[in-house]
Amino acid sequence: MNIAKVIVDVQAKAINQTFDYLIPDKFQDILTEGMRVIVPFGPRKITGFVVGKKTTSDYSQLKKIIDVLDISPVLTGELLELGRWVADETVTLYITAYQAMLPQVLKAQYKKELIRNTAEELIPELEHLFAGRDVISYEEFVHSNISYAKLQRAIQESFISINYLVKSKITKKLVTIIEPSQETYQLEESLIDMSQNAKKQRQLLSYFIEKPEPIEQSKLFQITNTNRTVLRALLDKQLLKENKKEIYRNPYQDTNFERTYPLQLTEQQSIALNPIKEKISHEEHDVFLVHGITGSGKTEIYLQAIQEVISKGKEAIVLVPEISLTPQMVKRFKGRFGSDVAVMHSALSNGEKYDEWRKIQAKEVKVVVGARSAIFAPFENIGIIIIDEEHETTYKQEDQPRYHARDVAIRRGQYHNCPVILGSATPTLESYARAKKDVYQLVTLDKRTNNQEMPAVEIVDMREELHAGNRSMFSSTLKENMEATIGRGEQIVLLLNRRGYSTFVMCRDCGHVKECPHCDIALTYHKKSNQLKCHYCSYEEPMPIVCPECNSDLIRYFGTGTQRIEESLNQLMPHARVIRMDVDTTRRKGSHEKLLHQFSNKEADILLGTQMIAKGLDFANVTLVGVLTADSMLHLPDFRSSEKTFQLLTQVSGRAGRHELPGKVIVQSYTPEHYSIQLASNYDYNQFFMQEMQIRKSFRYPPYVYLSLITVSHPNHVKVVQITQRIVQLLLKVVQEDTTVLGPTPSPITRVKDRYRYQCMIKYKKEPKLRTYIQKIMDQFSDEVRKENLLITVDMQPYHLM
DNA sequence: AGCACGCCGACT
DNA sequence: GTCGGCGTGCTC
Repeated sequence: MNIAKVIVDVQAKAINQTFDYLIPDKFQDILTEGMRVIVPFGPRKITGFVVGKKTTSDYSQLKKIIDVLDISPVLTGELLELGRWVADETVTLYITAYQAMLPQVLKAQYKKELIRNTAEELIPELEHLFAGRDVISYEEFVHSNISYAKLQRAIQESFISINYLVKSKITKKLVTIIEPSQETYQLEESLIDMSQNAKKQRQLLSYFIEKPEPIEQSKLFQITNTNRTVLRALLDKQLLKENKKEIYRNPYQDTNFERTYPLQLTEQQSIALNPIKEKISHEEHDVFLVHGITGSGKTEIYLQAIQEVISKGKEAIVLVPEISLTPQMVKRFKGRFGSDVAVMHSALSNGEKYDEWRKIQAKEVKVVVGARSAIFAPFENIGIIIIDEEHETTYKQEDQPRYHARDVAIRRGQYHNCPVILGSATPTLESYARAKKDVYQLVTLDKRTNNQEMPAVEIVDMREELHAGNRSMFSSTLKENMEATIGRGEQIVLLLNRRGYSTFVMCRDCGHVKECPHCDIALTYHKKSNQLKCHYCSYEEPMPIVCPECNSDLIRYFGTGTQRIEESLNQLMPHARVIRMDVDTTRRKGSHEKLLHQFSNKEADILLGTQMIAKGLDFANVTLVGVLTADSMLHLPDFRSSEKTFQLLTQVSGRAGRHELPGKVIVQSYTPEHYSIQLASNYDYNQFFMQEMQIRKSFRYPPYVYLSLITVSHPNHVKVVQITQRIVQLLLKVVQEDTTVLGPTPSPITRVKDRYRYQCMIKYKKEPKLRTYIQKIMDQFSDEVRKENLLITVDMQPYHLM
């Protein structure tokens, strides 16, 4: 077994295969599958994953592995197989899938440097560039304006050579540890000899005479009230010594998690938990859909199921939509399982993510709570996988590999013979339909643990408000209720569903709307910088003073950003204290938690925000929830828009009256008769499910059919249409009779970054070989992809039809 | 993808 | 000659 099969770090179709390398004797014993290696590849050095070993190769001239990067494999056997499956399933390259499964910092960076090999005189330009040095970075050469031909000549004459480097992004956090380097009696002797003037030094030394143990430098300074200069002196005298010790970064350092204990379950909760426990004890795979209204105690079921798994010595993966959004969730898990929990979310720095991942790899934790990519946690003995808020779209990765965490979870569940739990108050139609067909086990929780009723929902018809002359964003009903709530000293959550809306700029005289010159989309106004920005290509220009079309000075910005709502709220209710939560105010690390903390401390009356406030928040004092524009995403070109509206309204309603105080929800809408708004206000999921399924059936949309989307993009409009047309034609030749192939259709945003985008949509019931067909078609266009900057992307299960 | 090599036309 | 600009083919 002295030959390794390696998947190499090159993102190209032609390289999407294993390459064989000789394993040098010195690595023979240590190199195992799943480790990263450095290998020569053409003239360069790159990294790769060892995916297998063998004794013979068809290839005659094998090169040797240069170096091994890991002490233990970063990918287990299961994960190697899983990555292959993900890549095949999503039509992506193997290397892309493997890299998506690991923390960012494990991806290498590549650099080049120029090495001078001779003392002989080089040509003057190069002599000047090296300026006496033997090694310079390649970058320096690029910036020097020296022609490549001159460098090439010097290389050919071997005066200069290029060194290809592989750089690791890994940084490990180190702390300095101080300890005595002599016996205590020797320290005492030194203390006697020490000058009486050296007060601080004596103090420091005395500390170690009393406590001759290693201590962190920062703590030492705190305790002894000394500093680095004082310490330096003792280090120089070799009385003390310092060491660097590697530690894990701890994102929750300042937080103390109060220990929590299992709660007494309600009857419904027990009925839900029992079959899950049974699967755990029999080590059987199954998928449970826990359909539980907000406040029905789903989390406690998760916690107790995990407890069961841990007591069997197994591990648990818990996925949550975006964990930084729910610090309360982290609190519950850390409170119950303490240091057995690793937390993985997007707000962590790359270094912090790496450290959490290493805790999992080293089996120092039993539970991982994290966002989508935590589904790839390198556990080897998984006992349960839980996906909370199963309906959330963040579980679908929107760049390659375009996988859905739910699919990966079920795959891993099958491998580990363990249950997978999908939990939601508003399951996706896909999951609920499967549960109804007994593919999943349906568990329903329709009572809240505190037996409180769900808050009453009142729908306000904004068209009538408009007729009555109220042109503001706040109906009179909402305003009255807000006044009353604040009067009672209770709090309000206001949701502005901004998607579909933004602050665009329009001329009131001629109706001209400022659009991005590179994309088919209106520019967005940013008040802070007084700039217009494109959200797709980050193009920017100053806000015009007059309309560029008609020179009118009546050019204004429109739309309803949270900033504008906040302003009008301040006018409308000057006494109310408002906290605004959106991308702008939560960009900084920790600001999210800070704002929520302020709100729960009752430092504000109103929490105003976008979607991000709809999830998981639990404030005892919130009794009123207002939805400013319930229908803003109802009219998007997306077959899931009704489902998303229903989900959002249900989620946000659950924020009110979670504790003793009764809650109320006011939903403002311009289309109040729409079934998703009506049924959400009655909390009637089943009726919504039936009605929406009818619509999906008649329009042939999921879950009645599967959907796949091929998007073609190129700077030339005609070419895009032509290529898409050809793809449609090629597909039609091979697919089943009851499969529909639609296109070429322009993408909802047809031009982005000066590229036109057209798509081909495939609707099918059964196409076992569809991935192969698509792969073959892509191969046919590979020449044009390479040479003409053509882009073809495939999404096997698209969520957004962009 | 990223690199080398080779051909070609343009320019001192 | 010398230089820079593509097109082509290869990577264990």
